[in-house]
Amino acid sequence: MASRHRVISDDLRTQISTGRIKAGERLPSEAQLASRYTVSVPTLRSALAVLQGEGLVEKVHGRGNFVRHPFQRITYAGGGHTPDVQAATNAALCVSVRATRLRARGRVATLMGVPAGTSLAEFVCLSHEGRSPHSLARIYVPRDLAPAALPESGEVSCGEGIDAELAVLRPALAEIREHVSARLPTPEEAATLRISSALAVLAVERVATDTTGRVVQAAFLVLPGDRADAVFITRTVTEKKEVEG
Amino acid sequence: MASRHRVISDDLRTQISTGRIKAGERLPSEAQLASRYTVSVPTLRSALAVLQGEGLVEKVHGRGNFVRHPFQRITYAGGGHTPDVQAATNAALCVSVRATRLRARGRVATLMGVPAGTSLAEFVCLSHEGRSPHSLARIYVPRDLAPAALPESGEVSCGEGIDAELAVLRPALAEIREHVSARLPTPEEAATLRISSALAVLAVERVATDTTGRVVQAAFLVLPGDRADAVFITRTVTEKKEVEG
DNA sequence: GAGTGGTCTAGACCACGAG
DNA sequence: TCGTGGTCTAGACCACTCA
Repeated sequence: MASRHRVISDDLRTQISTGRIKAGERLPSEAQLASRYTVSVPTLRSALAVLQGEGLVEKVHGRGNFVRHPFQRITYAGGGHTPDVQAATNAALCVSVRATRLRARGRVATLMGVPAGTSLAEFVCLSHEGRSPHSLARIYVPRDLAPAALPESGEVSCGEGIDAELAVLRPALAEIREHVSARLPTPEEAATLRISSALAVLAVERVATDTTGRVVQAAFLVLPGDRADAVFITRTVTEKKEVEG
Repeated sequence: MASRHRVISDDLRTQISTGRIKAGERLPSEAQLASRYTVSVPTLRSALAVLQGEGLVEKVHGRGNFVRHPFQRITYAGGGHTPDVQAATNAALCVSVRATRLRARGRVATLMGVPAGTSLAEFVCLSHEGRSPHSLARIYVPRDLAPAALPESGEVSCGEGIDAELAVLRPALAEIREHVSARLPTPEEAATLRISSALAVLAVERVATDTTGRVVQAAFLVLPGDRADAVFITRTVTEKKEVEG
């Protein structure tokens, strides 16, 4: 059995994917759409909610419902071998960074294996494609491994410069451990990323350890599920040697 | 500003987490709760929807709303080194398997790099903890790498026997490529896993290649976001040798 | 101020589950 | 049959955006 709001969302979806409604365009108001489909407004809204969850439609309070631009799909490359894959897909990416100093506590302290109160540098990164935000990252490094000239709050830079800067200072990495989970965004994350709070996000907790076993970086990434995924490539031959040898 | 349904969901959440409402218990009916909080039924339902999205409450049509049992958190170990981590956490796990033969087509054919129509074996696995489903997997292997005595549909087995059976038959793996994404479940997945369709799931596409470059397994995993996550561990030293050497 | 979505209300009718 | 949740309606009132 097909519910009425499913029928409507299916219809709108095909109209969007076939290009009858173009990207960036505003949909008719909810009241207009409701009368067009001869349903009540709440029913029409639940149809739109489906499309929001798929990332096809963006609601803007006071302005209307908009067809999202066909988002460039971002691939997060796991295991630290970021260069090729990520650079290829994220060419037109702009990253704004806010750097601050703070003291470790809670989950950050736990992940980094340092006592609460340890001095850290925090980088809050928000990557954009054009005007629309793409992904959110909070990166923590021990204070002594952060660039001496810590750029202050509000700094905006383009490109992936931060990661490169950090890489210079830190010793060779021995292990990267990435914890991946799927969940709904917090209201704050939804607002920052301008996504519906019904759109699933991929949350990655990344902990990098150097050869001495010291945690040199902890990162919390939030990637909208409609335009981001993650890839992990494992060469089993070398892995097996380690595990079995 | 706190919306009324947020206040209610917060209140119910603390009642659940502090144990004032115990696991497995049925909540009062929606009408009763609505009058208790002096809100309308739809408003109360949106409060419950929040808790469903967090996996704390399970709605059962015709019976009521139930506090979920504190789910055992499952960790999917990436990169093929399943043994230790997964075995430790999934001790009490029961897996039912349905095996069928079919011909490759669509995405499966693409991933496996075989022409449409190629003979494959499909294993549809549903793991349970007690009565509640835990994760869903569709595994495809070339027909010649599947056990000769293909257990027929409806077969139910306990433990991780299938993976072991498959491992015997196939040659050494060279590479495992895992594509991870976050999304909402399809209505079918939600029904099978008995989860709210508002609960995010972690979807893993796993492709395993042997030393000759042949794809020996493609798997589609669906893990409920409230009780499953994935871990990927990369030894950078060995990885670097491969990439840079 | 006009138009939009956000939240909420009150109640109808249907579908499912259990006794 | 009865109580439950599932879907839908029709409309009130508030908040946000933009001219």
